[in-house]
Amino acid sequence: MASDQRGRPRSSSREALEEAATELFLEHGYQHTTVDDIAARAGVSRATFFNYFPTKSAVLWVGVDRALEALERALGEGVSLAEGLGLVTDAFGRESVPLIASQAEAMNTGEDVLAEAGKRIIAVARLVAGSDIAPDRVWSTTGAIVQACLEWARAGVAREGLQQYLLAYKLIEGSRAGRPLLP
Amino acid sequence: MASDQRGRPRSSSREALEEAATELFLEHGYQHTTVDDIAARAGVSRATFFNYFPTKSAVLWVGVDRALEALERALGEGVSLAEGLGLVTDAFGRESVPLIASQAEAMNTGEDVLAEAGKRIIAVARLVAGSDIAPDRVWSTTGAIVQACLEWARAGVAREGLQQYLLAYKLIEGSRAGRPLLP
DNA sequence: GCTATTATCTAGACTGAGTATAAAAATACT
DNA sequence: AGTATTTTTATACTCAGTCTAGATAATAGC
Repeated sequence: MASDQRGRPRSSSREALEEAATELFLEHGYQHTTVDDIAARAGVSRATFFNYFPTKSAVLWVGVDRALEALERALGEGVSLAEGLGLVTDAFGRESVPLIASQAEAMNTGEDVLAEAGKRIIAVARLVAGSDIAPDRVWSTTGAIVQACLEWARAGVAREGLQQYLLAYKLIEGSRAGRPLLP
Repeated sequence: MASDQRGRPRSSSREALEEAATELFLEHGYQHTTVDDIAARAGVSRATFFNYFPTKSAVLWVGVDRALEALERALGEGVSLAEGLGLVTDAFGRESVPLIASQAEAMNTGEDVLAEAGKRIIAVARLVAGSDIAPDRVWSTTGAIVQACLEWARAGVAREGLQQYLLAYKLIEGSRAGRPLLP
């Protein structure tokens, strides 16, 4: 049962890079870690870093971005926002928490990371706008989602799932019926 | 009444830079305009650009950033958010409209500009958080503000003041009393 | 006029992120 | 062995933003 992959095999670079970046961010802060540093510690070349991550900051947001893509797919299949949020956030169990949500402060989060957060907020708003939410509620709904995620990140990451926080803002329903939000 | 300014006088660089940047953004798009291009057309050196604007994108957001600073000052003096918004948006008359609000699409707005928008949204959220708004309403209020501004930018810039749109979302009051929002 | 002071402008070098490309390296298939 | 395929790497490049030292233009005081 030899691998059916053609060409040169990947050399476990992704995990190595993720680990190296996390370590360095925690050691020296996000700002003072260069892509060169990360690649060097991971034992690969700088170019390889950009094979796996589009930007330096992407390492921090892998979990979030995956969730956003999953939500986009779900909404593309006609699922309601409430259902979509429920489905996607199931993936955030007690241990699989995005790096940015658990260790943001420990990494000397600066203005750059703030801008990245803003990008994701706008991405959420776009998804909400393409969902079953009424146009004039797009941004207040987006705001509610952000608020729930922030409260989860600040206090509940280790204690409760994201669902509890979404529920508190009526963004999902206990029984997962697909009705409009914030009634 | 000679000027009481010491040292070399500024040489009208700010307006020249703003004009040059606007022209170039409209001609070639934001992405394909470099700071060198802007400085060259304005007839000053690249270094001078950064004397007047902290970043390339700041030119697009001068109006918005000024408003945010004004709002921050107002809130710092204990004014309610509703009052603060009312005061600040008085400055946005029919003609003085931020560049970003009037000509964003014409400038081939890309991902970078999106990130800058996100920064401002977060800045708004911070101001809201420091105001008289209850903690659990910070982000839905922020969302409402963003929504109002977007609708204004999309449709109303030439027709009505921003106040009309803020009023529609109950973010300010017709009579400017300082009571909590979104009751 | 001459000098000192103050502030702006400029030249230039530098860091670091992100892009692009072509060559090297490692594997599978024939 | 040879070829196709894919990852990795070396390298050079663009551009934003920072920094520093020096040139330039005005005023104030003598």
